[in-house]
Amino acid sequence: MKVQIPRGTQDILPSDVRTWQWIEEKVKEITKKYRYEEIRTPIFEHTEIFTRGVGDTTDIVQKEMYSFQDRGGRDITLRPEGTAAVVRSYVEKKMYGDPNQPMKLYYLGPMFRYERPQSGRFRQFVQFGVEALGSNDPAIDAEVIALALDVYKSAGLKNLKLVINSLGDKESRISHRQALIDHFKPSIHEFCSDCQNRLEKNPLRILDCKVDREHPLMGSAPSILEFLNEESKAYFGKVCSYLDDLQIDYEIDSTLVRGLDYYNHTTFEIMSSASGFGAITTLCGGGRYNGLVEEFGGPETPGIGFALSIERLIAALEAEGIELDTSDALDLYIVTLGEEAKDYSVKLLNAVRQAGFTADRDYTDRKIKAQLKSADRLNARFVVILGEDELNKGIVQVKEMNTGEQKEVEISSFVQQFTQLFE
RNA sequence: GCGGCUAUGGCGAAGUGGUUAACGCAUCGGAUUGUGGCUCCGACACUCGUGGGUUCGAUUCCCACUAGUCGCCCCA
Repeated sequence: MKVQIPRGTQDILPSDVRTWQWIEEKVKEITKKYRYEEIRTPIFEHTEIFTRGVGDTTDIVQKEMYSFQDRGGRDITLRPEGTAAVVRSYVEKKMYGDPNQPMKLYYLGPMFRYERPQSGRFRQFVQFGVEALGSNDPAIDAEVIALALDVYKSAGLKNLKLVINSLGDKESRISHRQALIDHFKPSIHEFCSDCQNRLEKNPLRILDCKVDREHPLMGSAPSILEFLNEESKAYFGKVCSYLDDLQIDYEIDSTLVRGLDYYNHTTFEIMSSASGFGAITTLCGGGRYNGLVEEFGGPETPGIGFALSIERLIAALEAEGIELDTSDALDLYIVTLGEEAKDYSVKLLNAVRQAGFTADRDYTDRKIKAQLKSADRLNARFVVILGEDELNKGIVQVKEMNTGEQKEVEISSFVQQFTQLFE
């Protein structure tokens, strides 16, 4: 038997789980303020949801999906992202009929992509994402972006960069794409092999190429922003001015494309600019996907959302040297000497816990000295010492760890007196 | 999917083709018969990711595999 975790996955042990829980709590708080409600969809979907939703020319669909046939011969895929499933649910459960529009939803859960792992990239990773369906108001674009930034700011991150772009509507996007192909095609043999592949697949990516950065055609390439029609341009302008109103700094990058086919109009990424953060600097990505609901057979419904990875958020915290306050207080540690005291401690421990305190004791037969050491290590605020002498006298020694002060307390009224120590 | 680097106790980390694999932290025990944080002493790897090869002999050299990591691709 191979006792080894599958490639690209990780165990999150208790000491790390505290950080995760802290972030999960924050996410709940923030979504509550912005009035986004949680939706939980399955971990797997019919494969078609992703091939149709994400787009069957994307890398995610072409080479990164965990797909299999179930025993009934159905084609199933472990979800590689969250938006397609949320939209599927929106259509299937006819949420467009709900009077509360836009439907503001969030999710938090594992996603799966078969990729070669490296730092910040896993085969199973957790995404927090938000989707607002049913509004074409540029203010909701700004709201979604502000919400994402709030998550990072609440954790104390400083070195953030927001990059936005507009892909315009479908027509703008297609004509821009053609213009890029026309621009590069005559000289494409002068470009690297990656770019040659990109030409037909995703010509916008060529602009991002690190190898051919200096090629003269780069600077003169048509920008998507020149292809936006008046309406798209006005929409994007409005999004930007709302961001200005919110005093959110951003950078417009007309080469920002996202790897999922469903995007149009606003797209954005939040990146970490912390030094020491690796090659993968994208913390969060999102954008507008008007048309996706229709793709799934629903009524014409605009949508916008983002997804961010908790793993990368934590990596960014580490890069900035930020420690979250995840201290887990221990109110009382009971030190026992002798069998009788040990037996009695079971009741005492229970009474203290029932009164609402966190309390623990030793279960490995350690000596008093070692028990005190444990209490110290566990950061116990108080220690109760209970031995034969105390039992005979009907008392208990209560020691406050950071002062070292110790006093006797009647065992019969212990919980009551202990409670007073916290007032 | 492609290329580079790495893999030694719970953690960090030295080291060597040959009968004892440094050290630090942590842990446990003792100095201190029932009192933590400091100090001192002691204990703690039949074994150096897995499998194979070279060799009289491999943790050390070679190959494969597995995993991690960095870069590319792509993305969260």
